[in-house]
This record gives sequence, structure tokens and C-alpha cells, in this order.
Amino acid sequence: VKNLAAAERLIAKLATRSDIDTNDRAAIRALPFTVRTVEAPAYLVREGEKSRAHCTIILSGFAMRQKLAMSGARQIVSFHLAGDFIDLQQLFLTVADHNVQALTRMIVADVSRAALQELTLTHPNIARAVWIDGLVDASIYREWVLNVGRRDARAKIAHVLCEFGVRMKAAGIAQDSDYDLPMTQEQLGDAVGLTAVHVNRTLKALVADGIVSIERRHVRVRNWDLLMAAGDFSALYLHLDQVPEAR
Amino acid sequence: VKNLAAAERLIAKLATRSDIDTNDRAAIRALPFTVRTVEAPAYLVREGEKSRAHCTIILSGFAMRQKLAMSGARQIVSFHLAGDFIDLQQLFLTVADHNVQALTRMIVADVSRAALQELTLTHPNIARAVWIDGLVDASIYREWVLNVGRRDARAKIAHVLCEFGVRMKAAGIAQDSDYDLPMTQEQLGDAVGLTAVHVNRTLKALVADGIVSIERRHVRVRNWDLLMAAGDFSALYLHLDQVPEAR
DNA sequence: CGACTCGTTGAGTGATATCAAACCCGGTGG
DNA sequence: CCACCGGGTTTGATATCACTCAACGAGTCG
Repeated sequence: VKNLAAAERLIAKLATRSDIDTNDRAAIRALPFTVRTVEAPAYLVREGEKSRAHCTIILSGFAMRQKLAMSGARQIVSFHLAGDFIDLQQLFLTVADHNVQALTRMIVADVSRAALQELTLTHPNIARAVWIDGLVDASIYREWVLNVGRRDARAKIAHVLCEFGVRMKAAGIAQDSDYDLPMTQEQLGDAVGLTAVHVNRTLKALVADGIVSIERRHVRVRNWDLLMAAGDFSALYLHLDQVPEAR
Repeated sequence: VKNLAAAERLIAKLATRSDIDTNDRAAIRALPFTVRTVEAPAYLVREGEKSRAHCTIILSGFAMRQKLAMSGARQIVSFHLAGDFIDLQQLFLTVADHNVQALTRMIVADVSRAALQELTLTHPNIARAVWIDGLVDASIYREWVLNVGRRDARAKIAHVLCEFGVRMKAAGIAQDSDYDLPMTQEQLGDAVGLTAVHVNRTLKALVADGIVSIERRHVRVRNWDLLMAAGDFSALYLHLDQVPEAR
């Protein structure tokens, strides 16, 4: 029964950016999903490990990708929410180059890697949709390189708040101007290359300016235009408007 | 005649990480490549533009991907050399989310986007190889987020020097410890999130420590181990050892 | 109620940016 | 052949944003 939910979640996600016909849907529903719960801060993927026999999709909860520097410093390279693939790169790469860790309690669905590969061979639409998913991930990484490399603290934080809002809304999890941040300020800092202390001061400044209000990790955007301006944010890089006809 | 060179270059690149059989090779050689020269600093792709009717592969020379912040600051998000696809993401995404610009004079080959898409449908090995190429790009972006976000100036610069050496060698362009850097110090700064001035001082420090010597953009690595240590570098994320059998 | 994690605030420090000027070198034109 | 020009590199002096260290507060869990 839960497997159905997994299939539907995946279909919904893929259908946002590609055409998925009834034949494709049937094929996805026929996949052997295995649903399980993961508690934070468990690792879903570890750097250096060989690809597992299955790929994983998030049904609920949040995850992060992170890498560690020699110095011990951590950099979070992306956040993921319901509908996202956790280890798409492992569909074809043999060894993991980073860690994936649960940010909150999660429910995830595993699919056999072989079955998924087979599906990409027999169902071009699905292959295309999954491929696009990976391309969008890459686009987000590029934006993060910019965010971390060339924006000041205020813009960095504001940018992440924007991205989270837009993605939450797109995934149907929350409003873009009213959502729960699933991470500590320290983790937020690790995502943008700042200290927890400085994240705190910067958040306070955004609140003081009346742009957002934050209460116990619940974010309420008071002025979306100002937040976007502060965060130098444009949703282009998320490729949400990807029209499923353009072929 | 030059088209042959383009096909061979592409075959060589894809074959490094995937099995490409004689049938696949024939299909690639049959592609209608168009070869052209591009002068620096011409744009090959512009942010916001609709996907063109062709995809582009580098035959010689160097390119960079970059994005601009509202403030005018530039962030280079990756460098590319012979054998690399310039606009793989545009194979399936409808609008460009960043710019691609020639770093030096380049010779590139264009292939019809439709033909390439067709090829991915009819030749699974090729689809797989091209897909993997994109996954490796994504892995490099992740490493760059870490580099830009959590390393100090010395490590950032050393890391880029390592990556360049390894990739040049893998592409058969130069030795990993003896190569020409195709960029100014300002561009190097834009790649790692530093000022040209600070890049200069940092390079000088690496030279003073006897780790590398640099003369007019020619890099000679004096002590590879020290350089790797200084740059916190591990080649894992480049996925060069991707064994073509692991399926 | 104690212990722990997370958030908050203050004071001092430091890495990197900014500003400014000189220098070097290849290219160009007289 | 020399003078000039311009982009890139180099160096010094100063400014600043974000880090570090340290302490305290607030909520949560056992």
C-alpha cells in the first residue's frame, strides 16, 4: 500500500518537468519499492562507498548532501525534500563522492538500481525525466557555487530562504512564504560557508528589517520582494517552468 | 575531414568512462558535426537564452562557465577543456541558467541536438556515457561548493592547480605537473571567490614554499604531494577510475 | 531537576578586501 | 628601432566583514 504512495510521489515529481504517459506510469507503479524510515542524523550515503544495489527517493522529511574538508570543516552542498532522488549519481557512478545525511526523520523508498536502469532503457520518457532531474540538481550546485563564492552573509542567507520557500511550494509541502526550516543555524552556516554565530546575527538583521519573521525555525516571509532582492534571487536556475512539451 | 577529428575526440572522451562498442562508434562517426573556431572572450552560451538547435563539444582550447551576481561580481563555476561538452544541460533543459565563455581561442564542434537526442534513444551505451559525463560535472560542482565555501585562500588555489593538472593529464593535453594555465589571476580569483590581488599573493606564497613554480602562466609542480596536501585534494570526485564494466 | 542542544550576545582578532601606484611585457605604430 | 599603450602582475597601506572565544539564556528530554 505504501509502495503505491512511493510510485505516485515519483510520478508526480517526474511529471512536473516531462511528459509521462499512462504506459510510463504503469511501469513506475510496477516497480518494486521498499519503504523504510530513517532517523536523523543517519547517513544514507557515505563518501567512498561503492554504489548500492538500490536508489532512494524521499517520501517525506529532509536530507542534506555534505562533504568534509581536511580541516574538519563541513560544507553542505544541497538540501533535499519529498520527491527528490537521493543518489541519482549512483545510478551510473561506481563510488560515492560525498555524504548524504538525514536532516529530520524521513520516510524513503528504495528501488532496485537494476530495475531503474532497465526502466531507462525501455521507457525513454522516464529516462528523460530522471536525466532532467539530475540536470536540475547540477544547476542548483552552480547557483550554490555563486552563492557561497560571491555573495555577502546577508545575501547568502536570504538566498537560501528564497530557495527553500520556492522548492517547498513546488513540492507541495508548504507555502513559499510560510514554512518550517528543517535545520539548525549551524547547518545553515555549513550550507552557505558561514559560522553559526554569524548566521544568527544575519538572521536577526533580516528580522529586524521586517523582511521575515522567524520563530523556532518557522519562517514567515513578510516581504517576498525585499527578500528576493536581498538574496539576489531569481528562480530561473530551479527550472520549474520546464515545459513538458519542449523536445 | 575535421569532422572525423570531432567524432574521434568525442569517442575517446566517452570511452574513458563507459563501454562504447564498434556499433556505437560508427553511429558517432555518422553524426553531422560542424567545426568552427571561437575567439576569446566570446560567449558560447548566454544565461536566459533558449536552447539552441545544437550541442557543442570542445576540440581544443578552454572555456569557463560563469554566473553574475546582482552586485556585478562574477563567479566562475567550472572550466572546460578538449573533449568536454559545453552545453550538455541544454540537451534537455529549455533555458540556459548560466553563461559559457571562451577562455582562449577554441575549436569546437556542433552537433544537432535532435540527432544527439535520437542517438541516446537508439544507442543505450552512448546515452549512458553522455549521462555519466553530466554526473561527473555535477560532482565537480559539489567539490567546488566545498572549495569556495570552506577552504582558505591557499587551499583554494592549490586545489584548482591540482584539478587542472589532473584533468589536463586525463585529457592528454599536458603533464599533470607541467602545464599552461589558460586564465588570468583575476579569472582564477573569480573561480575560487578571491580578489585578483589576493590570488597573486597566495600564488607567490606557494612559489616561495617551493611547492610550484610559475612563469608567465606556465605551472610546474615541484612537489605534488605537498600541493595535494595544501589543496586538500583527492581525485575521487573526478571519477576518472570509473571502470567501464561496472553495470 | 539536571543535562544537553540550540540560540543569543559581546569583545577582540584576523583573513581577505579595497585602494592606489608601480612595474612588466608584448603589441603597435611612427 | 624606439616610444607608447594596455592588460596583467606585483606590492604596500588601510579597511572591514566575518571568525573566534566565551558566556549566558531558553527550550527539551530523561
